[in-house]
Amino acid sequence: MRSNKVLTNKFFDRPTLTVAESMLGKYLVRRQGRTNRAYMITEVEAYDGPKDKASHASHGRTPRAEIMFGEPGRLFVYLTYGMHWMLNVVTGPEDYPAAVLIRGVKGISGPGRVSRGLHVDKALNGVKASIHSGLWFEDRGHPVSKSKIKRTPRMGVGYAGKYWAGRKYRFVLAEE
DNA sequence: ACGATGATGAAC
DNA sequence: TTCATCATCGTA
Repeated sequence: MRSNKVLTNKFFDRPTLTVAESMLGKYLVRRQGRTNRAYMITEVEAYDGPKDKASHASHGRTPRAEIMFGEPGRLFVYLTYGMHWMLNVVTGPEDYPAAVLIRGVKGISGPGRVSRGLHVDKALNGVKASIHSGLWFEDRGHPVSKSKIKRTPRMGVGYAGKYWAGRKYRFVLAEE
């Protein structure tokens, strides 16, 4: 019998690109009232290190980016364009700023829509992804074949310059 | 194609 | 304190 395994620090304390790719097919679980809803992750982006010009951490340890330098497995939630919350998970070792942006789950495309649909906002910034906090990640044993994964450049990061905007740090899982 | 909408970081 | 910018989305 298959168990739903909650992903912990160990899963997130690996290279960001590795974490990003392996998050496809995993589940984002959100407690909404008395019930838990699980959403299969279908699209993510990696933000990797202090040199990554597309990353908020490229400006150093600013108040907003500070969480990216912290413990892996914590949530990083920030507002963009004055209205959309972006949901990220911190990855890699402490003091190395990196995170994975959840861009889509099955049935919901776009990071802003994911946050709106799952009621994610500033209240979750900096909290550990765990059952206790009401938002966590699970491995439910869903098989993911490599052939269903596409890598592309990240969305909306043209400001980062040719090199960083061109990196294929976006991972998409083809839906059935 | 474009405006909404407000926090953020950097400049002054 | 002011200013440009923005890991997007809905409407047209």
